[in-house]
Amino acid sequence: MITPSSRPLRADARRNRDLIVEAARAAFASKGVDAPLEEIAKTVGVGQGTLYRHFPTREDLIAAAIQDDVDQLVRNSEKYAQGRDPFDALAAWLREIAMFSRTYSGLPNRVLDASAGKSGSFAVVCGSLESLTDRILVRAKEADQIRANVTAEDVFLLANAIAWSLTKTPGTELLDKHIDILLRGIASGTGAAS
Amino acid sequence: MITPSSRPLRADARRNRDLIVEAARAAFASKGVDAPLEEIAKTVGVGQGTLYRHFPTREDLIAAAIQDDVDQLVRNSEKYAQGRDPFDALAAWLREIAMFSRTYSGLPNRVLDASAGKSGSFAVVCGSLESLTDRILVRAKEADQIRANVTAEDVFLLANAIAWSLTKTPGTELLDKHIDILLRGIASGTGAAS
DNA sequence: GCTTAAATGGACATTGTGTCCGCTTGAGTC
DNA sequence: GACTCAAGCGGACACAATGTCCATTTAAGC
Repeated sequence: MITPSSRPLRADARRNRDLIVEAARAAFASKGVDAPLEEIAKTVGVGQGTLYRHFPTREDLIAAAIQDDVDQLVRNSEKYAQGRDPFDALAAWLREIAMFSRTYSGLPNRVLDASAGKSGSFAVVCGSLESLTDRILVRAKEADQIRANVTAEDVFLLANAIAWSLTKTPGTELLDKHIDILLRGIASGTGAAS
Repeated sequence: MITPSSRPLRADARRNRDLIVEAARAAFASKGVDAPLEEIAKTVGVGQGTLYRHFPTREDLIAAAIQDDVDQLVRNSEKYAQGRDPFDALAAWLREIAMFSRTYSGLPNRVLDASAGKSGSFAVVCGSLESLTDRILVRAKEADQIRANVTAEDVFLLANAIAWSLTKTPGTELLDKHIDILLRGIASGTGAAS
């Protein structure tokens, strides 16, 4: 949605759109991504029709609201995709996407849905995150630090699942612990697990 | 809810209650545990008031609907709590609760909520499952097969999280794979994971 | 200033939740 | 078998949220 394919928005429309995104981010942060859209529209002072015109589905709005966070994530991924120890890089990356997904209550659900049924602007975002995960994972696999049958889909799903189960758990202790369990689980090691 | 503390239900009430539970199980199985209650009432041919009288909250109804499954699970847990290799028993048990939680779409959510805010008939069920998990886990820990800092809460959360992320994924391949990753992750082994 | 397509906003139809209360009925009593 | 009355019933209702529709308003280009 950076450059809408057709004509540029009219000035008032542009302004309203930005206000809606800003209000949505605030609402999603405090009440989760299932916060009532009606309220967001009211906060901005526009009608529901306006909101729906700009964002036909809730996922479209979520995608717009988390844009900045995702951009930051993408930027950070660069440093994980090069230099450092590939395993450590993967560890840091998985922790980061889990932390991200846990930021907004209800977000892991959306990520899962988007990963499953690929379509819509939100699914695109998730797809790109999964691709980045693959890039980082592949390096660790090439260094024989990760078992061969582990895929990016696996680790992405699992990191997101961990984020989901800890959405309402404050602090990072449990999250770190569970990510650590995940990492041990995928690391190439001697022990067979059954 | 096996023996309601007060007076026994009147015959018609008893009948209606059973019909509601049966209809709920069917509805939950096909549409997930967030299926509209109104429809369930209609299916049975009772008013909504009747449904809400018997089951004040949705969780109460879910608890009643999955009763049989849980009983089966509890029965099975016996064989995991004795004999066999403790690690294998834990493996089988975790797989089983994950399979269970995945049975009804939306159930992992409820399990998580119940585990967090302990109260209500559904939370009791979840609490007992977590206790059983602890029993089985402890044996494996005593045999030094599981790392010391891993708790029943950890494995329960993680197994449920895995179930959640695969609710809409048919087949058992991925579930088995992810449970396997979990097991490797908690197994006492040589490698440090970061 | 005039025209017109773009944009607006809020009323509405729809779906689901949970409560309330006047009516009905099963079960114990004589 | 009729009588009583608390237990039980059901559906109307109040409320919350979603997403659509369209008569009205307004920015932008001529």
